[in-house]
Amino acid sequence: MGKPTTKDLARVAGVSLATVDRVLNRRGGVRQATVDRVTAAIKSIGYVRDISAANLARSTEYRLVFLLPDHEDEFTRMIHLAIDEANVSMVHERTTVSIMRVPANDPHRIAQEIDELSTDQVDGVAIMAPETAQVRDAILRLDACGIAVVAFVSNQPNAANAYFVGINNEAAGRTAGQLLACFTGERQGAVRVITETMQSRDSQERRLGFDAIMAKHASRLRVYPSMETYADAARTAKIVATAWRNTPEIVGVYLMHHGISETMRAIEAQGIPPKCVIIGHELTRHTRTRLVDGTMDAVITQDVGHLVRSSIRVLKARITQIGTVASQERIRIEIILRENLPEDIKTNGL
Amino acid sequence: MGKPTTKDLARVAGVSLATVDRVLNRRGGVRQATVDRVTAAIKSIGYVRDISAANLARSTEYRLVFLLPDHEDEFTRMIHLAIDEANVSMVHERTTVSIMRVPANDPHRIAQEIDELSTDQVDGVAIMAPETAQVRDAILRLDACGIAVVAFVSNQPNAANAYFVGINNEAAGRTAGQLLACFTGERQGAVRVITETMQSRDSQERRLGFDAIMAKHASRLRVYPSMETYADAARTAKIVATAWRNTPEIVGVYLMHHGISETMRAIEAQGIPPKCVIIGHELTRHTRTRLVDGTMDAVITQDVGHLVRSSIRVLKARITQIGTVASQERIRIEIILRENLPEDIKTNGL
DNA sequence: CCATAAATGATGTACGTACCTCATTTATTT
DNA sequence: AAATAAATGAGGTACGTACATCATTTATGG
Repeated sequence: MGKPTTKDLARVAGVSLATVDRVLNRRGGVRQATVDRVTAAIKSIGYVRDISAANLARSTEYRLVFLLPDHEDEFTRMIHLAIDEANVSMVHERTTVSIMRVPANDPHRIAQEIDELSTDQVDGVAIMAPETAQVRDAILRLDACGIAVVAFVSNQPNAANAYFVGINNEAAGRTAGQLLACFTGERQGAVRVITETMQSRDSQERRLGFDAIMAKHASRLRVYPSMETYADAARTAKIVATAWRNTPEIVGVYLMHHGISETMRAIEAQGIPPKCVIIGHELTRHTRTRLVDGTMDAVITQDVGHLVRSSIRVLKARITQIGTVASQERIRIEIILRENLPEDIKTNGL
Repeated sequence: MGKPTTKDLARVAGVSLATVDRVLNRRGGVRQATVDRVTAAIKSIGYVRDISAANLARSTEYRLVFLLPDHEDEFTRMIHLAIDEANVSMVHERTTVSIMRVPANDPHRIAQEIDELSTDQVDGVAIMAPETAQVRDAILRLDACGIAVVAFVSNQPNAANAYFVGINNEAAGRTAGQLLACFTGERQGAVRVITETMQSRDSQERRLGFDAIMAKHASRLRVYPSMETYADAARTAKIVATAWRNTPEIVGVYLMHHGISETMRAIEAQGIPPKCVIIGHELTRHTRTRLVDGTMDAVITQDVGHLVRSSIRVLKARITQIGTVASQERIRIEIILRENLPEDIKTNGL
């Protein structure tokens, strides 16, 4: 015989189906003693609610929203694609995912958009935004509405209700450091670090990890402060030009931000120093090309599909108040070199 | 309104529910013209069968079996654990997974075990076994019984009915090569390659990829032929001792097999040459320890949980004759260095 | 055009759960 | 002990699909 059902539960607990239902769905109006008998029976026969059947009966709809920056870089585009793909494969699971784009560097607008989410439109939100006071407060407010939240890609450590789906960015920075230390061999010289903005949590954490390793394993290298592009092409060109002019013997470059094609163009315009090791983040068609042609030496990345699917699973789990498989939800830091580039190009839009 | 149901389908196609059912479940006795009308309607309204509801109605049980070698190494143990974990989280999905252990190096016994699987006990099998004629034929025979098969971890390229779940081992070998080439810097010397047996497909492929890269990027290194341990401690100690005695300046070691703790012990007994770079496969508690203490420099691994879950998804998809999300099923080659070691230890038994 | 076969419709039950209503039993208060 | 409140039971409908039975319509061959 198969898994125990509510019927078995009722029989074993010596109560009616109605009471089992009252207990299971916390409808109240049941004596504590009876509740205990039912919960005891649940344990004794190992009853687990059949979620598919429950969803069917309830005709539940999980309405999830991803809040993404309105950047047009490859990484964000890949996330967009991954969400669309997930949407297709989720048809069976009564889940619809929609996407909202918000100005990346306007915390006020982001907070405003978050505030407009209401329970009768949405059950869960994945938020990818820099950590600012306004955003944090808006996220905290969601808890009151009963809307589930995850912090997506970039952590929100001060919003306790937001589970973080993404890589450990400090470890990612350490990894970049270790690779740079190895790949530069015994050489001496300068290391340049570039990012979009140090406002964002991930850049801060990556820098932290990177510095720790450089100090420990590559004291022979002079590591410069972070340069910020503000995602502006003209500014990028200018700061790179200045830096390249004033820095003798650059042997390594660490690009901490995603959407690095503009930055790489600026660097290439200045000329890549011989034997200079370049390490960046996120496998996109740009970084892929540069790995293949040897311009870049390593890319540290996270699987976008995994990120999206994991966020969805976590959100649904929080909505139904059910546990998740921790090991399945851990996002791994992936190191991509020329030789382990995944072949499979089309399905994730690279 | 929600997703279209069979009722909508019947209405749009202008037939009864019974006929829709006949078409959907291929019960026959329906004119081609009618079938066409229904399939046209399916396309037009975008009908997709609600699998949960279908499973509920059918009270389907997916009975899956993993055929694992009876080795007692860490990697196999982790697979075992991952399967147990999957079993728990699959309760809701009418899936029971069981495990069969077979002598790793007895193709006859393996084939025999496969032959004894019959349709009324099992619906799908994941097979982790070296590729031999007997095993291949046994796998091909499963097709006749209508039992779904995936080749697990080690490919069975000549059994066309076995979908492969695992990493691209040639690429893994290339990755090992690239890492070894980088990590040894400009040094010259010997590279030793050790495995359990070159009979197994993964070892062959890894060696192929490794050699390609060594020839291309590290011609300064002398790469020796593969040594085989046959998973025998005494033999391992002997061949390592001989090799170490006769090989001057070992600067790199590539361990292609999993379950390397015995091999590492043998190497440590001989003494690890100074600055020798050691690269191996599969992140276990043994390789983890050696990454942390610096004995090993890199581990190339695959996520066991992902392997198991992917196999289960693929098997179920093949049983129900439904498609899979290709990008989700691709197993990535992961590079683990000291600095990107996943912290989360307990959940996967490391 | 009739007999027969083939195709289709109509209808009911089942799966495991949710949710509703109404009747009945049990406990608590006065 | 009666009046009231609280707890429980009994039973139905629904979700979307599978599967079975029997009645009815349509096509096919003689």
